[in-house]
Amino acid sequence: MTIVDSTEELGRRDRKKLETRAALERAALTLVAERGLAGVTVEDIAEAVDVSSRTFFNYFPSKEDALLGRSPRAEAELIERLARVPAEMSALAALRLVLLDEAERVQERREEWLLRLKVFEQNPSLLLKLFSGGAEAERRLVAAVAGRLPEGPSGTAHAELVTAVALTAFRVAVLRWSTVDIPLAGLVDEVFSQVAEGLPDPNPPA
Amino acid sequence: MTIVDSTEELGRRDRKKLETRAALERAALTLVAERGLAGVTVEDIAEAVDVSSRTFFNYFPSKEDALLGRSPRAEAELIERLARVPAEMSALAALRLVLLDEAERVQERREEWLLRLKVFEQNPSLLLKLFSGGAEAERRLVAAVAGRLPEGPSGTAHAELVTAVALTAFRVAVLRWSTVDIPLAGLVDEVFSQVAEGLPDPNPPA
DNA sequence: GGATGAAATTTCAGACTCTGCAACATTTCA
DNA sequence: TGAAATGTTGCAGAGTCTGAAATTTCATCC
Repeated sequence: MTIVDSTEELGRRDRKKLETRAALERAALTLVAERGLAGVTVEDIAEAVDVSSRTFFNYFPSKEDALLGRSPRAEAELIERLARVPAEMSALAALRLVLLDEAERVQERREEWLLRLKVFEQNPSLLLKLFSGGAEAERRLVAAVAGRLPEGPSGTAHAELVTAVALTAFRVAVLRWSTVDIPLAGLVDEVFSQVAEGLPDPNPPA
Repeated sequence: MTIVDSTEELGRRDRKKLETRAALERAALTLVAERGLAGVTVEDIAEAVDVSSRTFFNYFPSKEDALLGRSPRAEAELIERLARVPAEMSALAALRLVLLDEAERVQERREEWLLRLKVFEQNPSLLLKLFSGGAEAERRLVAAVAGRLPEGPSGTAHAELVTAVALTAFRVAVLRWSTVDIPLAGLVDEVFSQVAEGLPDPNPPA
């Protein structure tokens, strides 16, 4: 019906699963946007999709997780894309490219993401979970970045720092994007430029 | 009895409160270190301190919060210290100073923090909550940083980025510190140097 | 087409988290 | 010393999340 592109090879079974998952996410997001996090129970969400609340928990470990919009694949794809970046590039430059790419994907779902960010704004506890993407995901990304660097402890240490800073910069860009109608890619590019220059203070308009 | 220094002006009532709070934190930390987050109930923690579990919730909104080691004052102090940094310094340099200071405080409580970090390692969900310190705290810090910069949207934007990156760098340093026995201040200084230089890849040992 | 096995869903019971409220105990202070 | 504040407790109750068993749905092979 809509976007999805890799649905074709799946049987009815898996298609329904994806559909249910998506429906739960959508319901969770809209309901929470309307009534607030505390104003919506898992029961409500399940009800809206017409499944049992137990089923909800088969898809998401918690109410919050249904709101995060972190698909199981997203992370793996990020790492794949990183692997395709030429090895000559610095770690920071490589992450910049990959996250610019990511920015475009987010931009394509602008409405959905704005709704999500609005929900986050009202429930800051969620914000934390989102971008750090779970220590897990970040750790795997760090490993991938470390693979691009000379081996040894200093390489790992650098990978940890660069990755963490890059993700943070991305997060800052997304938050800014949610308040102004500028293409996300541009904002991401901008924050990365700042970081690459060592974050100097802006010059006072002379 | 122990450390605290500003306890003297308080009445018995408030002293007891602080004591209870500290005892709850201590109990939570040691119990969770022993049995894992899921293996400890609020009931257990309250029991260990000999108060009702209802009382536990009078002090902390959730089990997790008792583990974070974020005192109500810590944040305010951070901001105060920031205000005392000469205005000529760049935002990044100012944050560097303040966080170096913070590093020493953390170093003083090394044992406590190592225990805490061990708990975090085993329960990554906590990690997220900790350093970002809640969107709330970060927001206030951003405001304080913005106060150092020329007014206007670009100043705010810069403050958001610098603050987020600085906190992230600090976090990375703390995590590294938890795995090696090097003074935290040194590690913090190092990550800030990297950031100030734009995070270049380390040179391969020629 | 219908039987068979695998996987998803549901139902049910139960442990745990967290909140509001009213009674109770203690500290503070006039 | 007695009244006002403030902290603690027990209780009731809503909500989250998990495990296990029963049931339904789907893919497949004959």
